[in-house]
Amino acid sequence: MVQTKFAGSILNFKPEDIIPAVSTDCIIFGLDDGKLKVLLLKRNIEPSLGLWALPGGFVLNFEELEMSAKRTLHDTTGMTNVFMEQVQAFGQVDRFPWRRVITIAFYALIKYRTDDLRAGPDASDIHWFDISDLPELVFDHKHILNVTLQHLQSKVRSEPIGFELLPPKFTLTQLQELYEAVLRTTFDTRNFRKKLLKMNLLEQLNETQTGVAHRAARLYRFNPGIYQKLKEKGFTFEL
Amino acid sequence: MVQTKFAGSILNFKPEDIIPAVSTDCIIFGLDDGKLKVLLLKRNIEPSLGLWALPGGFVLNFEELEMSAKRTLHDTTGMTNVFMEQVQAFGQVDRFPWRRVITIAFYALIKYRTDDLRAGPDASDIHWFDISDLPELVFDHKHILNVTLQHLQSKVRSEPIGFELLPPKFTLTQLQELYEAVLRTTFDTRNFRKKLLKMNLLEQLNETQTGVAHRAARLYRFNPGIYQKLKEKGFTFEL
DNA sequence: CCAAAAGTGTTTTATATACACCCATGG
DNA sequence: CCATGGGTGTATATAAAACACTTTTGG
Repeated sequence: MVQTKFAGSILNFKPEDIIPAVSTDCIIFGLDDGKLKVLLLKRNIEPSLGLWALPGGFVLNFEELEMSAKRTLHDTTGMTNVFMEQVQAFGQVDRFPWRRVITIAFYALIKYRTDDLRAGPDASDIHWFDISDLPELVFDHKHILNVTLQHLQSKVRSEPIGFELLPPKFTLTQLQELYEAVLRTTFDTRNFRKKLLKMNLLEQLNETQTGVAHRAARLYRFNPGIYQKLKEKGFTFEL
Repeated sequence: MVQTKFAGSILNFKPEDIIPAVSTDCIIFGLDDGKLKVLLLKRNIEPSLGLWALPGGFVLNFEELEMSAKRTLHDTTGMTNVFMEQVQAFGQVDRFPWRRVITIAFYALIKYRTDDLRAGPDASDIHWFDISDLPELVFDHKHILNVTLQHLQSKVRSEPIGFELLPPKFTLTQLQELYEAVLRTTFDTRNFRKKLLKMNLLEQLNETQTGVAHRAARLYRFNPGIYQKLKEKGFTFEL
């Protein structure tokens, strides 16, 4: 694979660099105050200038798909070090107005943050939207988001990926709020804690929360190594 | 959408008809004698002439992705009326030797049959292979097959799609064998029957098997309408 | 009458659910 | 000392697992 540089606006690419008709789009989920959010850009380019859209862009020749998603995310939002997973391709003939473009959706669960966000040259604004209070989206991006949300919900129940949304050290309440936000439900606190602790995936730390005006909660850490070992022995995460 | 005619060999398409670099591949699963099989073609064209491959071909302009999968399946195998679902895209830069080709995998579960199979002009042979006894496959098709198999296994546990593999009227033993083959496990007969019947998805018919040299089994039918209704009420199929 | 698969219930064990109060801390 | 969220256990209900024999049919 040829290393792709982060190149900014799509206007900087020569036509021969771009695989015609194939793009990647990024669905970036974050959790803020118990609410599931998704990162959107206000388009600064035609078509549909001024409307909100998922971050994304064309795939370059010699660029792996996942790398393309990472690069376009960086080019449009400034975000780095986001590990994304493919959802599926979306290829409706008329999904893009000017010509046929097949897009491949990638999603990520990340810690909610606004500090390293800066809209790239193709966007005039960038914003985390509550998943249940979305603006109008361009093209088929609403559809892509819905499919991805379902994908996320099914994934989050069968694999311990939810931890990606939390800081390395987190409280059980944070964890519960995460699952409640993503799955749009509520859990009984005692039962939730029992279930998760019985899995033995969480390391209890000798540390507690600081800076809270009430009893400080104990911190836990997710241990991917333990998960790997358990998985090899036939364990499956199920929420 | 423009209706696409079934056109046979890819050599019949003009270059401007074909979306460069995007293809669909079909993973067709069938069940024969309690064994999960997959349909493969022996390539009659370069590259990799003579090797086994998944049915597939290039996506045409103005052709929906799913339609492309259906059409290429028909062109290469003669099969019609196969409903396929997307797995994901595969786009490794070097997956295809001559140029970059991104492929989108679709899979189907169908009744095992050999009668309407006839290799198209791009294949010299067509064959159902046992999933645990596969030949060498071209390109990344082995990888695509593995990913799809996992996809199938996870899908089949959470949605009643397994019934696609059976004739409309089937016995509970056939159903159990199906799940055992797909999930590569065994179930206790009494528990399996109890579980499935309790879901109320199966209509018991007043008919039995014929032509067997032992007690004839009762026939059942899957009722998708009932499933829809139950699903709306919050029921989820879980095996 | 025999071979071959169909069909059937109960007990035990494990998991899921429901539910309410005291604890620790910072302000 | 009080407001705020942290943390805990038990009883009940439901679901999963284990297990073996009788029935029906065609040949």
